[in-house]
Amino acid sequence: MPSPTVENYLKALFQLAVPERGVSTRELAGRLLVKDASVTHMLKRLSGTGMVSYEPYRGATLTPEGRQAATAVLRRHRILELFLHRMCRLSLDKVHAEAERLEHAASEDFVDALDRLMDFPTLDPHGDPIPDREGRLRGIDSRPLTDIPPGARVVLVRVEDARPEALTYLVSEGLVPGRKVTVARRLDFDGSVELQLGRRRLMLARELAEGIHVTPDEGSAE
Amino acid sequence: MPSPTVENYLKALFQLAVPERGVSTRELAGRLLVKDASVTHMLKRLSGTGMVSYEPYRGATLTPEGRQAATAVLRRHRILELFLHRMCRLSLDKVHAEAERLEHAASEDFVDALDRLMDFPTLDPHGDPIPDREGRLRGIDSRPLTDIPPGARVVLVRVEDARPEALTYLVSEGLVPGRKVTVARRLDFDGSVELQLGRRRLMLARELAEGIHVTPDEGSAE
DNA sequence: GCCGAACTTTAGATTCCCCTAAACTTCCTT
DNA sequence: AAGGAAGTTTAGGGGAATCTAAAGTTCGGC
Repeated sequence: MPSPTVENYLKALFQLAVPERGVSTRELAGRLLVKDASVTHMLKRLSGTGMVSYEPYRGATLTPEGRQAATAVLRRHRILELFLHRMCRLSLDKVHAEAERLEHAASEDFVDALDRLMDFPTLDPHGDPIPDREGRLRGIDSRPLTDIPPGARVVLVRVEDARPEALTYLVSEGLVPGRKVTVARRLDFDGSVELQLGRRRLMLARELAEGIHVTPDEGSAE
Repeated sequence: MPSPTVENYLKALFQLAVPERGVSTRELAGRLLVKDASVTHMLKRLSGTGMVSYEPYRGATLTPEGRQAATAVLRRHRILELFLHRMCRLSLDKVHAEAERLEHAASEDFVDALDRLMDFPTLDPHGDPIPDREGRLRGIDSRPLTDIPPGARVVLVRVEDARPEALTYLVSEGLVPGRKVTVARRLDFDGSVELQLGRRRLMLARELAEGIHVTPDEGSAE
């Protein structure tokens, strides 16, 4: 059984992966808030266990086994988040940290039981897809708010769980998955986005807008 | 936040405690499956943090803070066990190990939410009382099966979760909290006990019988 | 009161895992 | 091809938790 730290490396590797390119040491170090050297060291270790294929100076990629392990962690994380939010009524800004700890202790059996208890959900409370037992992710066709042209009416699909305070703010403004909004303006010079929320307007800094993924609104009324 | 190991020491200290007497190094070592010297070392550490009062060669006792921390772990453990059994439908012989891992990652908030979800239960699935938030335990007046005179009709109150295989066996025989049985015989030379189960008789070795706590049956029919 | 058995502590190592700082190498851009 | 940025290695540290071996303490029985 991999240690929590190893699981976190695998998860980060999975989430930072882009097709055709290894994940760089620096990128990983940034995500995991550790120094580059620690990452190098760990990548060697992971490479030794066959979870990661690692070419010095070329970055690292998950092997099939590594990918499987990573999606298993992700699955545990997201099912736990949903359970904590939907059934335990913990607030959105708290579930991430709690799930982050529990995901390393929860067995597959337990998580499968939660999955059943919630009738096999497909999205976590942030709108992120929950991998199935085989590690398959149902992709959702969404784009970050910063990519949307002004005037478009969209539905929030995914709100990243970056910093708890940011989440708290977004929730307080009603910006949660499912919410429909219209993009009023986009300020190209700094990437911020202004939204029309009912009769109110709200300005979002680029940093926030980038973490909000939307899809065109095809529904009827608000 | 105490490490899992520290929490396990505190829990063991609490469970082995007898009024007026410190818990001995050996006893702890036996329970935690480590060497005596390791226990001494840890006891000193815990003594330094004010959780344990420790006098060399005299054993150790929990301080009020230590006791509070220990019952908090116990509360998390038992609520988790009940949740895993009652709501997740994990079998009795699996819940202990799972709870043992989760108890060190679960926050009070989460456990309180489970508590609410199950409508504030007072007993875990083994029949052990669940401490309240202040660490109070509602005692239950029960005696081990080995203390019961032949002929007595009793209700199982608590079935200790010692070894999973033992539990599996007891469950398969229907010996779970709430079950009513009659003590048929007691073999004083080895401490084993024979039970009358409906029309069947079942012999239990002392080791097993000691872990089964019962109270006189005051109910009506079977 | 002494002695030995049972128990406990001390001392010193080890393992695991993770970390940082700083020196060093490679790569890429100019 | 030089120089700086990016990446890697070396060297070293630390804490947590464990172990073995040996020395010390307690205590009951003779």
